[in-house]
Amino acid sequence: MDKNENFFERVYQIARLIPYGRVTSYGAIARHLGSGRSARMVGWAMNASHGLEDVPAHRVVNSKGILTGKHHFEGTNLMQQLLESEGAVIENNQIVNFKELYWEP
DNA sequence: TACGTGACAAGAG
DNA sequence: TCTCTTGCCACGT
Repeated sequence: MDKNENFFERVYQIARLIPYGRVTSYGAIARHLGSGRSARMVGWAMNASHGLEDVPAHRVVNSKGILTGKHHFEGTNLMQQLLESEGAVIENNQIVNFKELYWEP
C-alpha cells in the first residue's frame, strides 16, 4: 500500500519542489528517482496527480520542452496559460525558453 | 497471475 | 539530421 504511494509520492515531491516560473522534464525526475529510463512511469504518476493541487504537473514537460501532457488538462491551453503566466514562452505547444527555465532536482 | 497500457528517453539505422 | 525501435517500471483490468 504505502509502497504504491511511495513512488508516486516521490514524483509529487519533486514536482512540488519546482520553483515558480521553472519547468523540468520527466527524464530529470525519473533519473532523480534512480530509474533514468522509467520516465514513462513519471507520466503515469502525473496522471494520478490530477486531483492534487500541490502537484504542478503543468511544469513538467518532456526533454524537448513540449507540453505533451496538455491534453490531460481541462482546457486545451490551460497548461500553456499557466506556464505563460509564470513567464514561460510557449509556441506551438513547446517552451521556447525551455533551457532557460529548465530546473533540475 | 498475466497482459496491456502510459503525459518518455535514448540509441541505432 | 531525421525517423523508427527498444527499454523501463508500475498500475489497471
